[in-house]
Amino acid sequence: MRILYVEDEKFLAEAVIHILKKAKIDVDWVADGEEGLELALKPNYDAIVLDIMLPKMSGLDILAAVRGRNIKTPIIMLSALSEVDDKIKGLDTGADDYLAKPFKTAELIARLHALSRRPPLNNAKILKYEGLEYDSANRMLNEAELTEKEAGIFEMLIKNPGAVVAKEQILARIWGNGIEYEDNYVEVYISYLRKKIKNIGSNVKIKTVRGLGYKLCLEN
Amino acid sequence: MRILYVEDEKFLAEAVIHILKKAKIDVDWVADGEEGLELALKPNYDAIVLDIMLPKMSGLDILAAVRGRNIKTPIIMLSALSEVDDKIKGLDTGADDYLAKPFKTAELIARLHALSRRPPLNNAKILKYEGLEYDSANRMLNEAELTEKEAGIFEMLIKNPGAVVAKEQILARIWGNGIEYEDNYVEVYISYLRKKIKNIGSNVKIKTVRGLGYKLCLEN
DNA sequence: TGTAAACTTAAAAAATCCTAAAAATTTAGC
DNA sequence: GCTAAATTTTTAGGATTTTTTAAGTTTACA
Repeated sequence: MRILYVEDEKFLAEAVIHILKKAKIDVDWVADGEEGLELALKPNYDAIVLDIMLPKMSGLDILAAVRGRNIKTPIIMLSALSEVDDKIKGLDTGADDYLAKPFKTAELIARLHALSRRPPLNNAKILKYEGLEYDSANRMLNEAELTEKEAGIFEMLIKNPGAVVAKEQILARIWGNGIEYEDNYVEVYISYLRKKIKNIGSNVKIKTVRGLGYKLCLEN
Repeated sequence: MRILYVEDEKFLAEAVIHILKKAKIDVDWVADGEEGLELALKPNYDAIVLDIMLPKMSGLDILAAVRGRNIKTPIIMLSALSEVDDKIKGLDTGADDYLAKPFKTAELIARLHALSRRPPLNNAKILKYEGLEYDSANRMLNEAELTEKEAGIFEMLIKNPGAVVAKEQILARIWGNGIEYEDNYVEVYISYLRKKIKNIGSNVKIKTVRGLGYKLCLEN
């Protein structure tokens, strides 16, 4: 699970991130509202945690902007205990949950898990495309086992069958924002995936769209 | 036996937990409804004891949510003597038993035992998988005797034959929430189980899915 | 045809897992 | 209660798998 965390209190943020990491939750952290909005608009996260008081742009504004664009990523709002009105405002504007500061990290983790489990409720779903069957719970693609990274990338592809998934998006989603990453990471894993798909004997191909990304399609 | 106890009266909760512990019943205690629901949805308990009056979310709501998801863990409702209507509502919604406050802890223990002996959780059942026969009542796997921890883990595996059981789930279920535990506990016991399965001469294997967990499958 | 982008691969590094064995704790029998 | 046995927890080093790095090769397209 990967989340975006917009929080300007550095000390708090670092502590929270440390604990979330232990709970196997990857966190991209930014400290101001504008940057937060920019990242929030990308479809790279399983959930977004927004502090309300932020420099440049408030958490409520981000929330409104995100929901305004019809993006449905689950959002949890954070705010100081007293800001009760904000809570109501936030839930009105489409926040999925609300946590008063100071909060227990365990509670945040619990709610993140709750949110991420909500829509599918069971990740035992099997995604299919032209004879390929991907079981995400077992990370099995037909008879082939996928590693964590392979699985993450393949899931992005098969969830948008036939559509191009941008290389940038894969990088952001699987490796996260902020640090310096190489396009080559993705290329390496696409190469691994192609090998495995070939071994299965499928006639599905991962097609490269130069300068953009990749998509699943049939051989021809 | 491990139960979940959702109760907001701290003093009462501590007293009850103390006595249940003596009766060899492990208790995970949470004080509010939302957290209670979160834990109740996990398949980690032999029974759930729900107070009705709770912060954030009532015991009845939890009950409804749990039953709504077709989870059949036995549930005992607790409530003040006067709330007779609640009793009816609770049993309607699928509670297995009802206890009026104040109750005698001995009575709670008796009812927990009664519930845990019931057909659905009747542990006289023998679970089978590809030549392996696991008798949970006697903790016997074919001719091998399993220790308590070994048995707990093996039961999780054989109840989901062929599907991955997350290491985290195993930790939560066998070692409980909250306490500090190590991934290595699970690894050690998986190692013990593998040895015993091998000694039986079975062709069943415990396969590890790196970064996720373990599953039963056939050798190949 | 020249060049940038993409591909492939090997091997180094890191993460994860396994196992034996010692230490601590619990249980059972006397 | 005391001792012995069984079980669980710790520890630690080694094995395996996955990820990252890096470099040489191929491909697509102006």
